[in-house]
Amino acid sequence: MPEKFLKPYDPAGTETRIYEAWEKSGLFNPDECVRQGVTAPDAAAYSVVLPPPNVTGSLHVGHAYEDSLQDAIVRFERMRGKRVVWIPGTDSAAIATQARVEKNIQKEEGKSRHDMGREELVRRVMDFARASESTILNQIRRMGASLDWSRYAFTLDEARNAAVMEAFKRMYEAGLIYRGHRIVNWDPKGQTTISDDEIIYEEEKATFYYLKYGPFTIGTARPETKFGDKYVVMHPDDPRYADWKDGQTFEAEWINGPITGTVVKDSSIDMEFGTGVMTITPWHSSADFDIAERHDLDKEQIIDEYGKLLPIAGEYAGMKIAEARPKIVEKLREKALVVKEEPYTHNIATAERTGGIIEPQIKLQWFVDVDKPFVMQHSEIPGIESGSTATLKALMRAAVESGAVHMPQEGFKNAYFHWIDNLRDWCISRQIWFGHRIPVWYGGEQVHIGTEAPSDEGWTQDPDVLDTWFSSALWTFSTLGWPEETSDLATYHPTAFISPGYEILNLWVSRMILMSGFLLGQVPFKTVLIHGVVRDKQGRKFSKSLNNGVDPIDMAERYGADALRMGLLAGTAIGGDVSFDESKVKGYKHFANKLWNIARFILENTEKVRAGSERDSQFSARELEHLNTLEALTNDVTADIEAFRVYMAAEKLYHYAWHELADKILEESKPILAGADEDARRSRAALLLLLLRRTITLLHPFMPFITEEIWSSFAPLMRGASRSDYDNFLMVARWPLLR
RNA sequence: GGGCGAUUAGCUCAGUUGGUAGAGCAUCGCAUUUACACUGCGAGGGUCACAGGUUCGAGUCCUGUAUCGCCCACCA
Repeated sequence: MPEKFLKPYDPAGTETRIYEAWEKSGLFNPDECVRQGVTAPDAAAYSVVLPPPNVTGSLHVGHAYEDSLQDAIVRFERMRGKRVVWIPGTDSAAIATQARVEKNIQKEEGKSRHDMGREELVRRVMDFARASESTILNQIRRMGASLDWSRYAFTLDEARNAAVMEAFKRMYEAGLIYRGHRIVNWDPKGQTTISDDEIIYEEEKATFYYLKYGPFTIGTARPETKFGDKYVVMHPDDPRYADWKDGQTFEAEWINGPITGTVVKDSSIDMEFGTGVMTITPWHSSADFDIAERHDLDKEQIIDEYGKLLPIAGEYAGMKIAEARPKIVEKLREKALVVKEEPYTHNIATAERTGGIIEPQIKLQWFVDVDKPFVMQHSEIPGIESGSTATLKALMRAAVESGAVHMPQEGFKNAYFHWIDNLRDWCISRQIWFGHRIPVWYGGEQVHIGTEAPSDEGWTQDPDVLDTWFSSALWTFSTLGWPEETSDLATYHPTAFISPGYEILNLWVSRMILMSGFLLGQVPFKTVLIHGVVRDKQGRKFSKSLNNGVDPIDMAERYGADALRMGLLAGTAIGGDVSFDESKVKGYKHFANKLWNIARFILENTEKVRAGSERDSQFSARELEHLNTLEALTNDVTADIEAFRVYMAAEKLYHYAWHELADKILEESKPILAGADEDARRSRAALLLLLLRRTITLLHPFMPFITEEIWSSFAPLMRGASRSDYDNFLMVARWPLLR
């Protein structure tokens, strides 16, 4: 009996030691598994990529949950003899990371990015990213994640950059990437464009003004944008304005003097809202922009990139919006142009990363065209033939509709289709400095695509970088060596499943399907297993501002990573939100200790009694019953994990180990083991060794550390009871085959 | 405005195809010097949000209502 078994189980000390041993063995790497004869050379491949966490600090228990879930499935498949690779990585998260560092620098040194310059800022952001990366990787290791570190990738490393450049080039050459003037979400605070998905709407109480505009009364919440308004729009079917014809002009006294207005009839106008008439500001509103495009109207900029009014505002030029608005309203009142004012609550768009209030602007940006037809050279996606014409939207739809990408959760599937149906062109340029620089060079009127400038003089590179999701979208294959035709790519793509939170279904999952479909003609993964958000006991998200964060390392140190994993996984249906409950983790710490003592009891008693071998033991009827129960459990647990019901498998195992094996079988065994009947003693000892071995084998995907520790401590005894593979880690032992 | 999900024990949550309600923590009682007090045995506690319907039988399926949450769109 090893001496450590005489004391309670010590998770903190055990876990780090075991992880080091695993890592040193090289067995997280499937190539090494084959080389060491652990995995058959022709075993089926099973690959998973870790959703790369942002290098913006450290991980929280939400990541711990995601990692535990994937690790349980990955370990299960590895034990089933598959050639398993789980690829780790981190995401540069362009805007998020740069914003974080800029904020720190501003606070500590009082400098802006412009004081510092591009090169210096990028260096500082990269330093921060490297520090975060190191913290994060330690956290992931501490959770026991069996990732193949030899394949580690960072979205901004050399190989991934090569993949991004190649992807950009191929899409550009297919005509799917274009540069154009479009209305974009401009963040005056971050001085960059952001995508629709990076906007957060916040409720604002404002005033809604009814203004006299020539013969009409218009409604607006933003009088400060109205200087250039010379079009008045109404619904073509609105009887109140039936006398007015499209294109008809009229004179009106306006903020800074008389102007000529033009009537525009457009059916996008809501007759019920306000007076049913509005003026439009195409430069600063996407809805207005669309109307202007439809009727080929003039567009004029009113507000600059810093949120200040331009000379068109006359006496208000140079003022910030907030400052100008009351003054303008005052003037309108003086000119008796304000008909009515009423309180009004609406949502204003703010930038997720910087909190800046979005001011739509027309800008020259790069876009991915999601509706343009192109020829699919090669396609393995059902519903899209090789050589046929498709669009990116059609590709995204077909991948899921055909079931090639399986989304078992119907609700998320509907959300995905809904998103595709409403999708507009994807703006991929960002006016920041940290990230993949757009590989486009301008020489006068000429454009060159490539990472290097052409050899002759006079070329300048586009200053923008790509949306961070552009590089993340390549993740399932950029990590496998694409665009090189590596054996990894041939062996491991498409991957088996992806496990993201639902908040990035659109941002990430759909764009992976887009990129993989276009560039490889494949789906990126066969199953999407969407999980919920981990919340605190009050149901709140974990956030820095609430200061309710829980550090997974802290939990692991206090209760053990095994306990934390079980606390997060067991009894938590996948897809729903997870409420983090520390007392649950504590409960599973007790369970770990229980397992420890089950092992101790069995080993202690089988040391004294020479156990019969499994083969020649004459098990009693009662013992055969126990074996059957265990067999049924094995079937159940296997089926559960195969169907991704990880939470159920975990609960069943917990219940079996504690309330069946310990409470019933061990108690029942005590008199037998102390009895006079030697045959009975021997067969019982053999039974208990078998039950213990099977139980810790089944539990290994969930509680890898303690099961490995029991396994290795008692390898000689275990081996005495049965055949084969105790020389190696439990991690690579065989999952019991079904009968 | 559109969509999705939730509502089960004091708290946090499970309950796979419809077959007499479960776990962790908390509460109460009893037991216990050797596997384990990070214990054992046992108890209390739920008209499964509400109202209808289908069925021999509904926490589970259908319809409606209420409350909460999330996602999408965004109306000047």
